[in-house]
Amino acid sequence: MNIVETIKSTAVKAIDELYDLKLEARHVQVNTTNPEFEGDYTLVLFALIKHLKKLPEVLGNEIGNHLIENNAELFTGFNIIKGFLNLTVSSEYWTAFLMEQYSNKTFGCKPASSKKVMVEYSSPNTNKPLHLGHLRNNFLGWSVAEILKANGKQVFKTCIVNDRGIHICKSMIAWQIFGNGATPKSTGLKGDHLVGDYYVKFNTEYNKQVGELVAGGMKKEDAEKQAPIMTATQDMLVKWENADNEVLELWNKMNGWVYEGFDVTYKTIGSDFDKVYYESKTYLLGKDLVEEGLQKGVLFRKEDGSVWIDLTADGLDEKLVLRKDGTSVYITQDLGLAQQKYEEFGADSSIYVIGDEQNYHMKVLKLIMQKLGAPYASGIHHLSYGMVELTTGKMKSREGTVVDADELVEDMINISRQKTEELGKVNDFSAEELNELYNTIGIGALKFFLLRVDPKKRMIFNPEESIDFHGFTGPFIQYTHARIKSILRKAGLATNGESSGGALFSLEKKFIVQLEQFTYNVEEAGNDLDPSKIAIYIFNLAKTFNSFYTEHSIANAESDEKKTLRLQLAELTASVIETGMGLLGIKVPERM
RNA sequence: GGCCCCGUAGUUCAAUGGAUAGAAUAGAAGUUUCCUAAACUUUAGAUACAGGUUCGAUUCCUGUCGGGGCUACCA
Repeated sequence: MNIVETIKSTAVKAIDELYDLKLEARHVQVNTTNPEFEGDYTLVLFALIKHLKKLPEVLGNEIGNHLIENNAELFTGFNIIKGFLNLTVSSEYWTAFLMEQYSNKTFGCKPASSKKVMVEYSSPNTNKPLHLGHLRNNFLGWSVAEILKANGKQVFKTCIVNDRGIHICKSMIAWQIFGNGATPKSTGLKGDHLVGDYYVKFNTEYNKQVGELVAGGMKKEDAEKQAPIMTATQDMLVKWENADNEVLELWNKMNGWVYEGFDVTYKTIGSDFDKVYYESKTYLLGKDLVEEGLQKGVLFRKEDGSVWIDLTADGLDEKLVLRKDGTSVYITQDLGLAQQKYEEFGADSSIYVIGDEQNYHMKVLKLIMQKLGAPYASGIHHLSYGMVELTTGKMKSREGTVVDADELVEDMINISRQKTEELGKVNDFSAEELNELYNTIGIGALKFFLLRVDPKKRMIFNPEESIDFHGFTGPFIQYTHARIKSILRKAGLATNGESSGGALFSLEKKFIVQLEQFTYNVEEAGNDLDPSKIAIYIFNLAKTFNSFYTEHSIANAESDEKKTLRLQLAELTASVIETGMGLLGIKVPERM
C-alpha cells in the first residue's frame, strides 16, 4: 500500500474511533503539503469541520493526536493551519520504503490483469507522407499503449490505413499525367514523398483548371465539378470500385511505394502495430449492422431509400448511415470495423487516437453503437487530441504547408549531433554508438516536446524556438540519467547496507517522497490517457536530482550510511527515469 | 444559424474546488582546483472582462469580448 492510501485508511480509522463516523477512504482528501509549511501530506478538514461542527483547531488536534498515538511508527508530528492538518511522516517510513524498492526495476508498474484494451492510432492516408500532426498521433498512441500496459492492461495496437478513395486517386491521376514513369528508384525519392508530391501536383493543376473555367465564364461550383482532372479522378474511382485491372495495378504500385516509405519512418520513430487494417478491405463492412438497426427500429429509411438515425433527442442532428443507392458512407464502415475488431480481439475497451476535429463523428459512432445495443459500445473511447499548429497557421497537405515528419526527425538528429560534437564528452564512442546516441537524443527531444502537453489541447509549434535541449526537454532528462549512471559506475551500485544513520536532510526527504509518487503518476496517466502527466513528473524528478547533486555529494557522503542512502536514491531515480521515459517511447543513454 | 472546445508571465506549457497561481524559455545577476555546467543558484514578470454559487473559484454557472473546430448522400 502506498503512503497516500495508508494515510487515508488510518485517518478513516481515527475518525471512526473518535466520532463514531464511518467514512470511505475516497471521501478523505489528502494532498501533498504545500512546501512553505511543515509536513509531508495534508489532511483537508473542511468537509469534516462542517459535518462535525467543530473548530478547525480542535478537530485538527484531536485527529492529529489520535493519529500519532496510534501510529507512532508512521507519523512523527503535525500542525494545523486553517482547515489543513499537515502531517509529518517518519524518516523510518521513508528509508524503509527506499530500502525495499531501490533495486526494483519495475517500480511504479502494476502486475498484469486480464483487462484487454485496444488502441487504434496512426491511421495514415496513402496519398502523402507523414507530417507533424501524425507524429503527435503516433507518439500519443504508442505512449498511451505503454502506459496502459504499466497499469496492468493487455494492449493491442492497431492501425487503419486509408488506402482507397477519391484522395488516393488524385495522386494516381497526377502521376499518370505528369509522372513520366517516375519511381522512387528513378528519382531517389522516398516512396511516400514521391506520391505526396503528385498529390500536391493534383491540387495545383486542379486549381489552375478551375481558374481557367471560371475565367471562361463558368460558375465556380460548376467549374469545381467539371474540371477535367477532377472528372478523370472520379472515373478512376469508379474503375477502382469495379476492380479494373489497370487501375488496381497502378494503385498497388503506388501504395507499395508509400508503404516502403512509411516502414522507414515508423521504424525511426518507433511505431508498431499488432494488427493493421486496410480500408480497401473494410469499406464495405457495416451494412449488416445497418440492417440490424432497421429491424430494431433504431434506424429508419427515408422515401428515397437512404437510411438515417435520428439523434435529435441526444442534442445532435439526423445522421445518414447508408446512401440511397445502398453504398456505405464513412460512418458505416466505422461501425463495421468496430464490430470486426470486437469479434477478433474481444477488448473490454477500445481507444481511438484521433484528432478533435472528429469529436462529432466519434460521438455519433458511440451513440449508434449504444442504441444498437453493442456490448462494446460503452468501451469506445475517443482519445481526442488537439491539432498541432504552426505560428503561421494551420498545416495543409494540399498546399504543401506542412512540417514533414522525416525532415523534422532528420533536423532533430542533426542538431543533437552538432551539440554533442561541441561538448565533446563522448569522443571515444564508435561511429555506431555515436549514431545511436544522436538518434536517442534527437528523437527523444521531439517525442518529449509533443508529449509534454495535455493531449486534448491544441499546441503551437515554432520550428525556430520550440525545440530546445535545455530546461523542460527530453535531453535535459536524458542528461540527468547519464549523470546518475556515471556516478553509479564510479561509486559502485547501492547495497542493502544500513542507510538510516541520522536524520534525513530536507532535500533527501523531498527526494524520497517524490520517488514514491511515481506510482500515482503512472496510475493517473493511465486513467486520464495522458502521457504529459508522466513527462511533467519525470522532469520534476530530474530537477530534484540535479539540485540534490549540487548540494550533496553522493560518492563522498558524510558517512557510510549516507552514502548507502544516496546510492539507493540515485539507483531508484535512474530506474524511474528509465521506466518513465520508456512509457513515453524515449530511450535514455548511459553517457552523453 | 445550431452544437462543441479554448482565452493563465513577452513566449510555450502546469495547477482532482484548497493554502501566497507553478515550470520552462527569453531578460537581469551569479556558480566550475570537487561525483558530466545539456547543470545549479538568485531576480523580475500572468488567471480576457463582468456578475453569481461557497468557508474557499484559474477550475463550477450566466453574460460580454476574442480565437478555433464541427455542422457533406467526401473520407
